[in-house]
This record gives sequence, structure tokens and C-alpha cells, in this order.
Amino acid sequence: MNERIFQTTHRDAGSKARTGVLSLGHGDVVTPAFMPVGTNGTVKGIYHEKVARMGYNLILGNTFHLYLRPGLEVLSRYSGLHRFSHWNGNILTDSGGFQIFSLPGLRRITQEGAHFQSPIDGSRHFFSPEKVVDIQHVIGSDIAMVLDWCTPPDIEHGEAVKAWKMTYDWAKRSLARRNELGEEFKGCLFGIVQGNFYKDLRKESAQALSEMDFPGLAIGGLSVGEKPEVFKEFLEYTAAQLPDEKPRYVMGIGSPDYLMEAMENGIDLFDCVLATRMARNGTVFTDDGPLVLKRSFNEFDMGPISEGCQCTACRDYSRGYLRHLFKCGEMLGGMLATEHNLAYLHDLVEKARQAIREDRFIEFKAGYLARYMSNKYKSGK
RNA sequence: GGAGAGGUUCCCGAGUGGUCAAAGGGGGCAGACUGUAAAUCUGUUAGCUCAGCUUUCGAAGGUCCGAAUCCUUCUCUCUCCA
Repeated sequence: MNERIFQTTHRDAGSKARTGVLSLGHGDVVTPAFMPVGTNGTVKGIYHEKVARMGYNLILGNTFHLYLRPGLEVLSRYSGLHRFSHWNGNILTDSGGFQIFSLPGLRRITQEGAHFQSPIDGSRHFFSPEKVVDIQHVIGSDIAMVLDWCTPPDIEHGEAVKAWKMTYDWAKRSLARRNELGEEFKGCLFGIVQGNFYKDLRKESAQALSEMDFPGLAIGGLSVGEKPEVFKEFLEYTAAQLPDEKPRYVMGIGSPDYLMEAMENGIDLFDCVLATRMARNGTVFTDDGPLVLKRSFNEFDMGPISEGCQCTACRDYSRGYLRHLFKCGEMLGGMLATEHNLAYLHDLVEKARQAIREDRFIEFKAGYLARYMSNKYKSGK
């Protein structure tokens, strides 16, 4: 059942970075790979067709959201999310653990699972690890994630122990449920490492999950409000505990600098809402740092966001026009910016893969970040 | 020509003697955003040598300890009637 889904194709000579191929139900994914987030079965502000044409073959959906809307009956009648949403590539679904974590006051976690209230209508629901596997089975996820308990920074050691032990127990139950479904369950199920910001717990969690029958492992509970140095320290530490032969996925990171850190540490997958959310809010990635399109200095700028970028925004429109769209609240602005940010990250990761293949990832990263982090467009303040 | 209403800080618009540099919108400017309760949220928006001081509510005078608020004149706008 647990066939090998990942092959490393090259290892960078100067770091732990690696390239590989992930073979999933809807085609291969070259790694490292960034995964755009499409929580509700749509990557906000862009056609699936464009996402696919850009080169993305693995996007996210969210168990929590899709269970609440449109609900399992609809998804089941459509034979899953691929057909429902007309996406022919791969889909990874997050379990909803992060959403439940994000609903303080609306949730209660017990050994059995998570009780929560819908943020849509206040109705009460319950997710057990088994049920979450079942829902993702209905969705038809190519990669399903176990239900986990994500914790914020600055919690007590004792509480962090409780959370990761719970996540571990839930992981075992998730696997058991997957095994019950047998061949019917077409996707692969990934485990999630927790352990908060305690190295002993990260290590225990990573080792415990590594010994289990998961075809891939994720690092959860990072980028939840901790400082960048802390993120980096725990990313590096935790990644090193994971088995080399399985794909490693860091959940929820998407700024260029975080992606670089992840790739350097041998991470193969990452996803984030940042690119698409920032885009809708008017900020685009450039090699010189993030650019807020609404800012006044763009008014007469007839150049593209990024020279050489192949996206529609850069190909057909100027910074001045994009500024105008955002100032008018025109939805095209958000759509174009979304396309740009996704194209930008795709290009960036492709450049990184190329650097890895040529054993020069460290120089590539240093050169890129020196320019990106100088943040040319940051205001004086 | 007659009757009435009114001119408030970039705009709209509250405010009818001190607690008003003046509510609230809008616009402007800036900041944030990292497994999406987000096409969202936050800050700021007279000037200065920002504690404090100076100028500001159509204009000019006046009353008062004190005026965006009261009085006089002027000016402009709008509505209705001729």
C-alpha cells in the first residue's frame, strides 16, 4: 500500500537541498515545489487553467472548508473535487487542523477529536482523525493530511507535549482508517510533525512519525507567529530528523526568503496563501523585494512589475496601470497580481532547482536574498 | 424683484458659547499579511523648533474672560414664487 512515491534526482553538493520527482495520482511533480493554495477548490483570483499553464501540477484544497461548503454530498456526486472544480492536476488537502487551531473560542479539542463551530453559520461539528481521512477520501485528494493539533508559540512545555502526543495518536488512528479503506483510498496520506518550539519534542515527534507507514511527512506548527530566527532554527532542526527517502513538506510558508531556507534544508514541498493574499491586497513580489502597487511612485511607471516575467500582468500591463486598478478597487488588479505572484514563485523555485542541479544552491540563495532582502521599495520609515 | 435655506479642515458632512485642530464617511498617504473566517485589516491625514506653540470653520468688523457656534455688514451658492 505504501509504494514509493518519491525519487531524489539530484543532491546539491553544498547543502541539503535536493531535487526530486513526486509521482502522484494526477501526474508527476518536480521538487522542490511550491503549491498554490486553493482552499475552497479555487485558487483565489485566477483560473485553474492559468495555474496549470504556469507549470503548477499540485495545488491545495482544504478539508475543513470543503466539508462545510459545498459539503460531502455534492463532492460525492461529482466524484470528487477534481471533477467538481475542473482541475486535472494533483490536489493536496489540508486536514483542517490549522483551521481549528485558528478558531479560538469556537473549538474544543479532546482525545477523540476536535469539536468546532462553523465560522459560516455557527453550526456545531466534530472532526475525528478517522472522519478527516474519510472526507479527504470523498474529496479524492492525491495527498491527504492527517488531522493534527497545531499550537501557537510561547506555550508551556507540558501543553506542547500534550499537543504532539495527541497529534501522534491521531496519526496512528488516521493510518488505521486509511488501511481500513484499503485500495479504495487512492491518495497518499502524510503525517505531520508537531512539537511546538521545543527541540526535544520536535525530535520525538519527528522520530515517532518517521517510523510510521507514511509515504511523506510534513512539518507543521511553523510560521505561526514566531520570529524568523526561531522559524529557521526549528525548520533546520526538524527537517534533519526526517527520513531522507520520503518527501518533506513544510506547511504554510511562502515568502521568498522562507522558501530559500526550506529548500536549503532539503524540503521538497511548501504551500502558502501569502502570494495570493498579498496579491489581492496589492503587493507583488519582485527581485528587489515586495512592491506595493498602490504606492504613489508607481503612478507614471510605464514598466512592468518584473522585466522578463512571462505573466499576463508583466507582459501586457504597466505598474502605473496596475496601481490604477488597485486604487479603483477593480478586481482585475487582484487577478493580475495573483497571476504575477504565482508566476514569480514558480520561476523562483525553478531557478532554485536549476541551481541545485548545478551544485550552486548556496551561492544562488545568497545572491538572490542579498537583493530581495535589501527591499528597494521599502519606504523610509 | 420677493420668500427661504445655506457657505466647516482635500471632498461630503456632523457640530449652535468653553471638554473643538473640530464626529463620521470618502479620498489621499503609509503599514501589515506566511497549512485563507482576508479582493482584508491597521495607522495616519493644518503647520511648526510637535511637551508646547501658531494659523483654521465664506470675508471684514463686533460682543464676550472665551466664538465654527451670538450680532452687524458684505459676498457667494441653492430652492421656491414672480
